[in-house]
Amino acid sequence: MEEFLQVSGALYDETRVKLLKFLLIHGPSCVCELQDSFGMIQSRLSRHLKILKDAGFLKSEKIGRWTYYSLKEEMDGWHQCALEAIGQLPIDLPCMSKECRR
Amino acid sequence: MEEFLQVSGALYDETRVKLLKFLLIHGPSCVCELQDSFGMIQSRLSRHLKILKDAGFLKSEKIGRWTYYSLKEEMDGWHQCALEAIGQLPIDLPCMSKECRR
DNA sequence: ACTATACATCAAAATATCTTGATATATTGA
DNA sequence: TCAATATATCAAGATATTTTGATGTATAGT
Repeated sequence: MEEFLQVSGALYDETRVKLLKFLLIHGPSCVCELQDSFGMIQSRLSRHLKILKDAGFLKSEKIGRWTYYSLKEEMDGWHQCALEAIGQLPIDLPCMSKECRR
Repeated sequence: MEEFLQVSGALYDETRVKLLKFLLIHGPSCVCELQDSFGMIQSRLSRHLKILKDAGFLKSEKIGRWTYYSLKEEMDGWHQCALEAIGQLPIDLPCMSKECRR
């Protein structure tokens, strides 16, 4: 039950749904890319990414200074179903903003 | 998007998840049955049922003094998927409490 | 070693949601 | 018609969540 509620809670926020859709379309992205694309302050973004990760939707990989977030590849039916529903939502997403300079 | 969030929000509450599972198992029930079974005060229960109905999970039918709530029969994939996940949750439900006297 | 960048986390204020108790409406039976 | 039951809804207080700004840590380049 606890996990079910954690997943539902993660999905109950427009920002997080948009983040999932963005990652669904654009693939792995680092935090600063998302920050620029969504025009969101860093602490806010970081918090939402954590919630999505803790709920089992995302994984993260740290490469140098950057942390890349992406959709987990193995997910149970409930998670997959949610992503499918999100994939079909007609949302205006920000476009991918800039390359991370290195 | 708005509808997606409404559904997610409806699922983000332990009481409501339990109500859905109860109705999944026991079928149509009137508010006072649910009230007794869950030991919940009426206004609280009524509010949660409304949220589940507005989110597209339940329908209600008024028969005399009683209002019977039950799962809607036609639901889209996302709703169905949610119900399936809820069906598999290992929750302790209250048992059906009493017959409504008429 | 120093500075700038990328990111995480915390505390406080802003906002939303839930619970409770009170009140209102409709129906049924006396 | 009157009283009791079933249910809905509203307002206020109690809780939870989100946003923001500040601070901390790690990495990379100079």
